[in-house]
This record gives sequence, C-alpha cells and structure tokens, in this order.
Amino acid sequence: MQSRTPASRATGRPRSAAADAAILAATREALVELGWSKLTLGDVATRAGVAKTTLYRRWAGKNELVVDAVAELFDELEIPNRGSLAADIEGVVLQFAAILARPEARSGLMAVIAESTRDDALRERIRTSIVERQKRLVLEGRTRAQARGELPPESDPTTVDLIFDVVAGAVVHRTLVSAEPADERWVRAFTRLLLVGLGGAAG
Amino acid sequence: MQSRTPASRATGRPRSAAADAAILAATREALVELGWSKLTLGDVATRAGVAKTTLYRRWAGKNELVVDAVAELFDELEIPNRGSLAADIEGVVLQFAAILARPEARSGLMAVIAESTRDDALRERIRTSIVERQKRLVLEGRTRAQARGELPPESDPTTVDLIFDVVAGAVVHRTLVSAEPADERWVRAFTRLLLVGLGGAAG
DNA sequence: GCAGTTACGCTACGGGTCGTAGCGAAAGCC
DNA sequence: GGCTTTCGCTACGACCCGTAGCGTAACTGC
Repeated sequence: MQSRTPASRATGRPRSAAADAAILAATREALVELGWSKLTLGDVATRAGVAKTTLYRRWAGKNELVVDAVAELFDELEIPNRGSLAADIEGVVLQFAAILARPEARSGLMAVIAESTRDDALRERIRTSIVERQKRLVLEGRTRAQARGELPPESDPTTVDLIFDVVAGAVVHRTLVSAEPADERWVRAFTRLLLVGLGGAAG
Repeated sequence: MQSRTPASRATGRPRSAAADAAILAATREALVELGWSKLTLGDVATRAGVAKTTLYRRWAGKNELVVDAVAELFDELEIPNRGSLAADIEGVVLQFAAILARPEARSGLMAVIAESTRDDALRERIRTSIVERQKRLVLEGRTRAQARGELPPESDPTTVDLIFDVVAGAVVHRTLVSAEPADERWVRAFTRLLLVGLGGAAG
C-alpha cells in the first residue's frame, strides 16, 4: 500500500482497511480464474464490492496492485531449522516451490517481473516486498550453517546474491518454464548439486 | 511461423517471406521502444509496412508473434569448444546472458512465459522454438565433458533437466529479477559453484 | 493468354477496457 | 455542527482488439 504524505493524516474519513483486504483477495481470485492478461481492474472492483474509482485511488494500476496481491503469498515463508544445511535448504525450497505452484502466483509473478524490466519503480516495489524477503532466508540459512561449521566464514557478500539467484532462479525455471513440479525428489537432487557440485551430483 | 496444411499449397499467391521478416523485425523494434504491455499489433503492422489484417492471417495474436520474434534472437547460440568444461560453461552462459541483456529479449521473454502459464499451446511453442534449442547446448557440453573425462558417464537423464533449470534459471533471475549484469566475474563465480558446490565456492 | 486460387492492402465496425471527472453521501476528527 | 477525506455511482473520450468485406496483386495450371 502507499502511505499518504508522511504518515496517515488524522483528519477526514479514514480509508477502509477491509476494502484493502477485499481488493487484494479479489485480485488473487481473478488471477486464478482469468490470469494476468484477462484480469481487468473493473472486474476486480466488482469482485471486491468496491467502486472502480476506489481502486484507482489506492493503486496506480494493474502492475502495482498485482505486486501487492502476490506479495502477501510470500508472508508465510520461513526457514525451518532441521539440523543440517542440506535439510534447511530442502525445506525452504519446498516452501518456495509450493507458493509458485499456486496459480495466482504463477500467472501474476512472471507478468509483473516482465513489466518491471521497463519500470524502475515497479522493480523496486517487487524487490522490497517480495525479493528481499526471500533473500533474508538465504542469509539466515548461511549464518546457521556457519554456526554449525558446515560452511566456512564468508567474507565476500556477493556470494549470497549468487546463491540467491541460483536457488530462486532454478525453482522458478523448473516450475514456470519447464512446467514440471519441484517435488521432493527434484529438490533433493538440486540440493545435492548445490552442495557438492556437478561431480558429486553425477555419482 | 505456422505452415499451412501439410506443406505449402502450390497454388495461389505465395506468402511474402519478406513480410514475415519485416513483421518480426518490427516486433523486436516495438519491444525495445514500447515494451510488451504498450506494444500493439496495429503499431507493429505500421512499422513493418503491412496491413494489420496480414499480421492476423499469420499469427493468432500478440503472444505467438512475440515468441517467434524473440526466438530468432536465440539462433546465434552455440556452445564453444574451449577445452574444458568450466570454460565451455562460462562461454555459453555469457552468450545466453548477452541475449538476455538486450531489451527486446528482456521485455518480451518474461511476458510470454507468464502468458504460457495459462496457455498450453503457447508453452509448447516456447518450448520447441526457444527452450529446447538451449537445452541441446547442455547435452552437447555434457557429452564433450564426458569424452574429456571431466564428468562420469551419466545414466540418469533427469540430471540434464536439472542442470538446465539451474543454469538458465540463475542467469534469468540474475538478469531480470536482480537486474544486475551477468558479467564475466559473476559467470566465473557461478561456474565454480556449479562445478564444485557450495563448500568450494565459499573458499 | 485465361481461369482459378490464394495473399494483400484498405476501410470500417462493434465491443471491450482504460483512466478520469464530477457529484452527493458517508465517516471520521475538532 | 463544521471541516476534511473517502466512498459509490455515473458518464465520458480515447484507445485497442479482432473481424468482415471488398477490390487488387501474384502465382499456377490449362
């Protein structure tokens, strides 16, 4: 959501928080039934039981609305503490895959990423509300693995960025491009590849 | 493109091959200037110097047109023979990254992939004209590395799928989501991670 | 050459969505 | 009650979609 000027003004009729929730839920519902391209803001407004103008007062357009609607799906992401780096990775990747398997994420996420290639503000919105939240999990997992002694202390901060791109990219590509499920078997093979590299994974 | 019934009929005025090329080039030009969402078929037709109806006679819609226009960008992909698996991987990843760095690929590819999540025919079109061509490179690289003795003979065919998702996914995510260049430094770090795994890459 | 067939350019059209303007009513603060 | 902001509603011009219809161009086979 976007704040009014600095913080919400104390005067006038307040915005309905229920309307926000209804609009975002209606957006996800429309994503499931219609997909990104056939989703219209008028339809979302009708589903949410609000006027179309109300929707436009809160979001600049389809892109921003869908980013917020999809971002809520990632709220549940948490890195499990399963006792080993491999198990932790498998756990978080399975969670990530489960979210991407949902139709409202599949059809919406790639579309807004595509739009963000020509809209810096949109990319920033995606980064802060979706990507950074995921990347934090990678940081936590690394810290925990280092405490266990499974990973050496890391000095290069770009390694985290690299791992994040590899993990998230692989799951997204498997799910959306190859269009095959990132199930337990796949996740195990992927985790092994990540940990021991190509030579080990081929054994 | 789509063939007429089995093979092109021998009667009647033939379709202009020049028009095909002009339309696809105009599509890429429009992708650069306008991006996916603001690209209209009427505009593409005008740029190509053909009538809008001609465009609709050859492509079912925006999705199919952009897939074909973007697919041509991947024609130049070839796996180099640099003498070692690591060097081969770095070479092909750099080529792939160079294509994804082009604006007509960035804005178009993700958009059609997003659309393909709700359109099986479109996904199949993407698979045959873009994805499979990339996957062939992975196969060639593996065969060559096995001949060199760098990789053990592989029995599990799903390993190729896994590697492909990891490589393509990582580059795409780095380029389009993280929005940072997959330059030589990054590619070297990625290749090392792929070959020796997390423990080695962290050293 | 001439008939047959297909592609092409052009124009026009109904249908749908966009994003905004304007209005009166509702809901909160002082 | 007065002030302020939000809300629902209606209406609107602008744009794009995808198709139909027509006359013309290009190529094949007789």
